[in-house]
Amino acid sequence: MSDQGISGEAGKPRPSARERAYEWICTAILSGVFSEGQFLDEAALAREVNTSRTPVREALHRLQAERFVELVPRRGAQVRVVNATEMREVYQARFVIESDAMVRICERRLGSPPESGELLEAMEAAGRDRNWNELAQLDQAFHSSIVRHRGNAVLSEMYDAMRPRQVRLSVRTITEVPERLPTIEHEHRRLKAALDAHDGELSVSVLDTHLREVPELVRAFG
Amino acid sequence: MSDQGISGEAGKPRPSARERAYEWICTAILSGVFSEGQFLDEAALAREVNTSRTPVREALHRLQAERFVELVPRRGAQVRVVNATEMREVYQARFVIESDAMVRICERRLGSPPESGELLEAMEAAGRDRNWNELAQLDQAFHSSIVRHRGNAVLSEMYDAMRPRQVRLSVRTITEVPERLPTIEHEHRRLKAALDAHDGELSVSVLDTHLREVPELVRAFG
DNA sequence: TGTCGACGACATGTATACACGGTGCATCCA
DNA sequence: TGGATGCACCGTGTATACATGTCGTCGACA
Repeated sequence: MSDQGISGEAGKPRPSARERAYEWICTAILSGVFSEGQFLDEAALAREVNTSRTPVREALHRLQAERFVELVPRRGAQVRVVNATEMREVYQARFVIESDAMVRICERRLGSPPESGELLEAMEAAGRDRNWNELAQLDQAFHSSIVRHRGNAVLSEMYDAMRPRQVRLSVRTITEVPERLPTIEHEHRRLKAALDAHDGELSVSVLDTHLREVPELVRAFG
Repeated sequence: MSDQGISGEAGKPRPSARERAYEWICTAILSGVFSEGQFLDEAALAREVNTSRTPVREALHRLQAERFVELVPRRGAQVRVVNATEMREVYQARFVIESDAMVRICERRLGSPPESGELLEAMEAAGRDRNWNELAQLDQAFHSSIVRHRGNAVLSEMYDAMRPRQVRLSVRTITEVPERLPTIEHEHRRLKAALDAHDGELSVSVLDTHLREVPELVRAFG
């Protein structure tokens, strides 16, 4: 998840214990193994990943930075509960960053990101298979690719930092309201088309519609 | 720095070792005790803060999340070098978030943040005392208060995450070009005035001027 | 004289032991 | 019977020992 932060790519000689712990916990939270608000037991996690508490603790700190968990002093790591207010704020923040990206992309006539086409196809495939988890990840990847296409690493990083919160909600939303899927796919195609047409205003207005829906659903379902 | 992340306020029973380590390293980096690119010795830091390596390591991980340092595998924590490209990106990102905040504030006719007045006064005092470090912190606090006034915690958090990078550059800039100080103060007052006048367009245009200067200086001084 | 390779010092990554504080339950008192 | 209090268990916070990989140095060889 994210890009491990630093050390770039290069051949991965061997995943460190910390890395394994991070991946394991990350996946577990996203796939709902732990319920929201639950406290995680460091020792139990260490056994699960087959390592000691130290790497687990370090992984938990990283997960805190990415807002997966909350570290309560003397109590431990609590799976973060994302309430409706925060989700609205996340969607506002997404709109701020993503609309700016689209405007700049259109100003510079860059067109849609090169990978956007295959991402859309992959999403449609995932939708047909009703693989909601995969779908949510791809949705995030699609939007993230747009922000990255703008060419500002700082903004991209910020945008991607919201990923955990978004993916968790996306899965819930699409699971509860799968009939919205065609609409979502249509909007994605419109977004891509607007970028290819270098039409900043249009793309922002489509994005506005697109991002407005989810918070409304959140409100509807609590 | 930042807000310790989680546990909110409440009486602080005693700063943990990790917290002390974090504060110490943070201050050291901002005040230039360590040079950019330098590797930090965990054991030495532990001796300095009078604790063991474990809390120091955890502090370093947090500092990595906040982009103070870069954790190179098997090499340790390296004080991050912020290059010109990244600084330009930071200022673009600031503009994106801060201009949105100003527009929303004006739309809702909220006026300038209540604390902005005294922050400006404090900045002028710090400027008279030629206390550049303090000045840079206050400058950051002023802009941060505007973003916070918009009322979106996610955006505020993102904005504040850029703090280390900004403060380091601000100190350098104002130290090298102190004659720009009156201009900066004047622009701050204009920003506050524009917000109080609920004039979104004006505030954004002033902000644009204000944020455009620093990257130019960066380019000039390398 | 320059380059390659082995060795040693040292710093990080990991494991584990101990200290401290919190939580929950049982017990006691009103 | 309800609530306060003390104690025991348990989990995190910290310290420290050990394992492992990296860098620099020194010497041998071409």
